Amino acid sequence: MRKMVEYVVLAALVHEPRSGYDLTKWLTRVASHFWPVVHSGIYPALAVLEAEGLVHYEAVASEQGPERKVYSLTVRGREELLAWVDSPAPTAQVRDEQLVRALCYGYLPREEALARLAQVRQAHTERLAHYEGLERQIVAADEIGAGGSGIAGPARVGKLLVVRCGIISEQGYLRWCDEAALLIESMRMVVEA
Amino acid sequence: MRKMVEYVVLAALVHEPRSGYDLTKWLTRVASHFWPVVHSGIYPALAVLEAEGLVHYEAVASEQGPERKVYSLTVRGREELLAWVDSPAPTAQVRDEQLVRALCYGYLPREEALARLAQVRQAHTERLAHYEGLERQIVAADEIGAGGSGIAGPARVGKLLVVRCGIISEQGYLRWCDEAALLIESMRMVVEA
DNA sequence: AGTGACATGTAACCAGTTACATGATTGT
DNA sequence: ACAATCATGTAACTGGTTACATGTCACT
Repeated sequence: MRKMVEYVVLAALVHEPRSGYDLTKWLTRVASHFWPVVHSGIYPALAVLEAEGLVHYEAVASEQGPERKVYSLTVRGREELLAWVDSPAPTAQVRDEQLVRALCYGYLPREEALARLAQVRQAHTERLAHYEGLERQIVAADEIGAGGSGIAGPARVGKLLVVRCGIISEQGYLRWCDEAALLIESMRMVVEA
Repeated sequence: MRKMVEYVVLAALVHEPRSGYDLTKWLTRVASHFWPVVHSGIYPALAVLEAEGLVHYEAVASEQGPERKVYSLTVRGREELLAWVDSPAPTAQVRDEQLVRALCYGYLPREEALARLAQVRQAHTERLAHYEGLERQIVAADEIGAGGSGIAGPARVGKLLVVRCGIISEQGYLRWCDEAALLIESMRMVVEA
């Protein structure tokens, strides 16, 4: 049974060939909101996939720093990836410490809860801006590459889908923050100092 | 450094005393969308918290099955929980295999991608219904307990906050599914059989 | 006698993270 | 000299999951 990080690597490589370093950076930028990766997980995954003939690499001299191993999918790699893509996915798993805390906001002094919420809102505003920036990049790249046809090419579809999901969920989180602030303001005080 | 599951248990117990069995069931119903738990993680957590004096239990005979250990927070447990609640939380982590797949939807035949998406949409519709059911329960409980004042008591605030977050995020996911279907329909065909 | 809900636990495993390790090149 | 970016890896850890383990009571 293949590890998820291996599929993530395959999914990144179907878009374009990349080195482990590039893969890490790209995935951190565009995929961290649905699958976090760190470089120390990427390199072993690439080694496994290479040993099994799903990817292969070309050593390319770097302008700066050590030699780069630029990986791309083999035919078998692409086949195995797409077979997996067209299979049912288990329910997404979320670990949101903030919501565990939110479960107890009723037991916190009102201003403390509101202050925490304001911080959370700020963080999500920044993340939303990040995804909106990515979206603009994708749209801009389309206008150059496809003459602004508006018709989606295979690589563009995937990138757009995940960035749109990021945007929608951040917008939702912001809506929640506003709603939560209203609810907390209406809260009976538990402790009056 | 305390494990997250321990805080989750404390957060559940601040609302009302429960046994490990009840804790597992309640957390599965109301918290699985932001922190998944299984019973085999709950019992060791309770043992640690009990050994450190943050919770204590009363053995209560069950109507059916073995004796129940009904846990509640100690004063120290409540203090430590609330101090943690009022501390900054790291960014939420999401692991959504579906979105890894979505990243490759452009490389799938159009109907396959649409069919997968329809399944995903169905699953999220069901989850939305689940949270809406929970929300109704909370509102109904309030009308009995607080005379429908609309003013939020401490226990109600937390429950409402997290259920609202679940509802908003499921609504967002549904919106994404619809948007994604439109995008895929506009997609250039990669493979024509 | 068998299934299913109630009820509590332990042990083995593993995927992903953190920390460690190395080294080139460019800019200050 | 020192910091930063580029670039690739290994080793240890660990939190959470899966599987194992046991036993009662009620219903069919």
